[in-house]
Amino acid sequence: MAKIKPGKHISKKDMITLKAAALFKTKGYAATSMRALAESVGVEAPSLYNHIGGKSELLQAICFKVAHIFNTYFDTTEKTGGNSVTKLENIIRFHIRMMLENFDEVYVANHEWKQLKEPYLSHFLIQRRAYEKRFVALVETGIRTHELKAVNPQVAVLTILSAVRGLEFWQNKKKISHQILEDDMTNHLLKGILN
Amino acid sequence: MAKIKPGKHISKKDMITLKAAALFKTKGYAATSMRALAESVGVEAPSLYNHIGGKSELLQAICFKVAHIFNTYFDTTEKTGGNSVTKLENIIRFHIRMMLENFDEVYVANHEWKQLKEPYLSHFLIQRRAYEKRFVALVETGIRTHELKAVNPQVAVLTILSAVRGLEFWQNKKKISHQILEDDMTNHLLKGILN
DNA sequence: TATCAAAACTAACGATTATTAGTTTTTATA
DNA sequence: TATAAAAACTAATAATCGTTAGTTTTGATA
Repeated sequence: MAKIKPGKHISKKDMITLKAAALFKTKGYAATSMRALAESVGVEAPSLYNHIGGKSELLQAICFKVAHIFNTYFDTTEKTGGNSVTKLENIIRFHIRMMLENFDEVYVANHEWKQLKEPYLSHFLIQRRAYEKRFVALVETGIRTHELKAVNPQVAVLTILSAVRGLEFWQNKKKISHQILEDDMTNHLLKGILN
Repeated sequence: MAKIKPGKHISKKDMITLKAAALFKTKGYAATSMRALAESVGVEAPSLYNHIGGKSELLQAICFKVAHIFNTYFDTTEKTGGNSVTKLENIIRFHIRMMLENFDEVYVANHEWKQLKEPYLSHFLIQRRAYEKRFVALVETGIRTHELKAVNPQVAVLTILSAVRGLEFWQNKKKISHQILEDDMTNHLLKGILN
């Protein structure tokens, strides 16, 4: 049987991880067997172990990669000048685009993190709580400067994060463009708390 | 070992189903073993089969029970008089309360339905799509009567349903009351599309 | 107390799981 | 073309899975 063919700028390990993300999304982590993953890669199951450490390592790689991407974007946004609402809008739009463009991995990070083993599970939860805290702080600043209504900032952040996460259910039957989707949802979520 | 003790108004089957919902929520359906479920019930695994048909039957019961509850509430709301915004608000509030008060079962229905076997998987998806259509129709009516902005109704419904679904991530560290949570989120989601 | 069904138990089934060991094939380099 | 490493393979491991069979215990009724 043929070897795994790495693409131009993607290692075999990364290719396996991408295939794993697609399967984890569709079937769930626990319900995805290494044999099924191997088949989707085009190889026998034991051959995977020439490239990866194990099943759980795949989930870890996916979850922490996604977490890192969101944290990095938040970093750069906070460094820019501009008011809170602009920053908030940028981050909301980034979340929406990530959901639309990196569906598999973001979905897995959002849904299958529970299957992480310790100590990775704890690390992941700490990272996520820290991210939400930054988000809440941004809303609190917006409220203090009277850009935003005096809502409960935690509820607002929960509403926003949940709404964008729900893009996993988007089925584009009516061929609505990504741009309209992004604009409409961003406006809905921002206008709901704008002063 | 002791028998399963049914409570006053709950059969053993229902008790097992409730315990299953709690485990499916925490561990996921595929990662929950019948032995683990049996332990949480206080019984050996084979004893469960005196009361239930099998593991998959438990998931089916949970998913379709939740679907039925939401459909029933939508029915009664539609029968009431009143404008679209009032109906919409009622349904949003009902979703929020269901998430807060029937967490386990609603969570499982939202997340583990993928593990349903055919033909139940298809039935569930048909039901869910039908529910979303009713929701979209309600928003469309609100737009036609100029109660709501001329947003894309599908995007608005996705935003609303996703936001309430995200209450699964709610951790009440700061002891915010359910009422404030319900009010704030409802206002956030309604004001964002109100005319 | 005797009876009988309900519901628990133990033991075991075949299937599937992730993973390891050991071997062969492929591929790149010299 | 010879060599060595990379990566595939086959075979098999122990563990765990949902579930069934057969038996014993429990609990209510007579």
